[in-house]
Amino acid sequence: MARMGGSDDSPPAIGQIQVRESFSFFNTFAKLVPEVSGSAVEHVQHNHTYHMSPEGPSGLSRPTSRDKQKNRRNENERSLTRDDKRARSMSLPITCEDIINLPMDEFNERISKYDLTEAQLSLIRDIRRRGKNKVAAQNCRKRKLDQIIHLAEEVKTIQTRKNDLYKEYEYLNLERNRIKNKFSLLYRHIFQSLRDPEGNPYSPHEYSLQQSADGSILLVPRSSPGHSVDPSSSNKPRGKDDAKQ
DNA sequence: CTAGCCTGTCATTAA
DNA sequence: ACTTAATGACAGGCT
Repeated sequence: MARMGGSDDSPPAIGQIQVRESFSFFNTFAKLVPEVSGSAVEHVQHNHTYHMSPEGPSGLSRPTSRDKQKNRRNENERSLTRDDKRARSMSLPITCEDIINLPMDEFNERISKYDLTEAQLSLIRDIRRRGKNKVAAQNCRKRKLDQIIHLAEEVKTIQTRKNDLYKEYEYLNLERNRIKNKFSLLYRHIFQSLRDPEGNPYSPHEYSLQQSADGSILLVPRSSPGHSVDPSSSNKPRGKDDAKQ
């Protein structure tokens, strides 16, 4: 949808109410904030409802060198928001701050005290809406930043955890190989020192060493010849008649 | 001059 | 039904 954003001030529903502030009033603004004239033009182009600054035919002291003077919103004028100006131009009897911050009941109470025109009521409603939304937007953005920061920390934490786990994995891997190697040496040592009744060594192709439940070591004949000699490969114990050392 | 950030505003939606 | 908070989307101003 072609929505007018930014400086667009046209309230949605209520009919377009073009309000023109007095020239002198505008002039005051123009002196304090030369740029106002610029936004005035812009407002006109965008068909603003509360357009407040008549782009004075005179071109309103459009700063020749806007560069330096363009420090709009500085000085005392800085504190005046566009709605403050609109409120002035429409001679609203209530300050923008009150319009925005008073609780509904008090707000209605205040409003009912005056005989306001439809245009004024419309502006008041919009000022309240904009004022509250402005704060909401600020909170929303702050919240969003906080969430981003929080997520970034979470990413960092998880990354650290990942690194730690990897280090642990590497350590455990080394440890496993070390123990595996140690076991292999021990296995060979034991196996080589075994002798059958005739005093001959056992063939590692035909026998393997296994540990029983009670911790004792058994010499077990391999099921099929040509089977792996790897000590780590599991072999089911076959006979009880084997040498036991 | 362009890019990116900031802020205000509007439209919507949900509470 | 009305008000308001939250949020996406835009646009203008600034750096």
